[in-house]
Amino acid sequence: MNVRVELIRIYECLCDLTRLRLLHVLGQGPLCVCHFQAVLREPQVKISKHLGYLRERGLVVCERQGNWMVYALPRKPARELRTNLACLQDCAQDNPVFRADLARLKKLAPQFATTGPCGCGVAVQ
Amino acid sequence: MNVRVELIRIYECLCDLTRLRLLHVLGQGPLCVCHFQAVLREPQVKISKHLGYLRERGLVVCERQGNWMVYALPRKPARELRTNLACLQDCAQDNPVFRADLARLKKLAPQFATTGPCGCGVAVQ
DNA sequence: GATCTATATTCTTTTGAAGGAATATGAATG
DNA sequence: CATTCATATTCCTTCAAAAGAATATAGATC
Repeated sequence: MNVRVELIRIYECLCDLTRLRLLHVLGQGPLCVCHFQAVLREPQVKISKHLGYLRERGLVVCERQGNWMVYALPRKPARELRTNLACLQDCAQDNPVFRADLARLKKLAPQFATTGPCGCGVAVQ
Repeated sequence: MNVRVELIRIYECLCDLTRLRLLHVLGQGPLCVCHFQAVLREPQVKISKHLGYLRERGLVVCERQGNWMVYALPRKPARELRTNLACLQDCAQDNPVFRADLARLKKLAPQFATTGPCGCGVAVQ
């Protein structure tokens, strides 16, 4: 039974709180690394490494925009991923950690419409 | 952000193939360890340890019946667990590994109605 | 009570992941 | 082209999980 089950890769990504928070916030729209730093209040290395981890495994995609790397959920995620992301959004609703992240994101949001705090100008939602 | 998020515990359980298979099979009904051995075709230690892991974290419950330990999903799982178990059942449908497990379970099933292959007499579904 | 059966636990080795400090890269700007 | 800004990578240490071999336990049976 050494078949590599695709699902496992997804769950491995989901079993770390930082990555869970990253994916949850990404449900609101694409974001660059410095925004993640502000929203999660975690050091740059940590954010960057976990985003790299998610990218290697296909849970997020990214695109360079000048100085900024903008991360997003895949446009057409496989069914397994889509289902689990929906499940995550559902489960995160009542949780204070995830709610706090969203609250900080919303605070940043007004500035996003024009130019983000780091200048990357990503329009959120 | 050192708050222990309950969700993480669930995902930690889900990120191992053996445990995923155990939980998936349990979706069909309670089962004892020797049945799991037959269905997953994995050694006793492995099965037993992973069931213990799941039990410690509340993803399964168990009850002794004579010589046999019968494992089951919790009667009233928390919403997060219920959602994720449903998600797992959904995702497992197309997967050959999970389907093979179910096939072996079905083969064993006729005998279950009376007395299981190990004699524990657990009625499956 | 010795034995058998089903299951759990201990011990050991190997592997991988997480975190932080420091450094590197790559694009933009003066 | 030197510098700055945003991000990535490397190096290191720590910790936990997985697997298997061997052994222990707990209930049933003779």
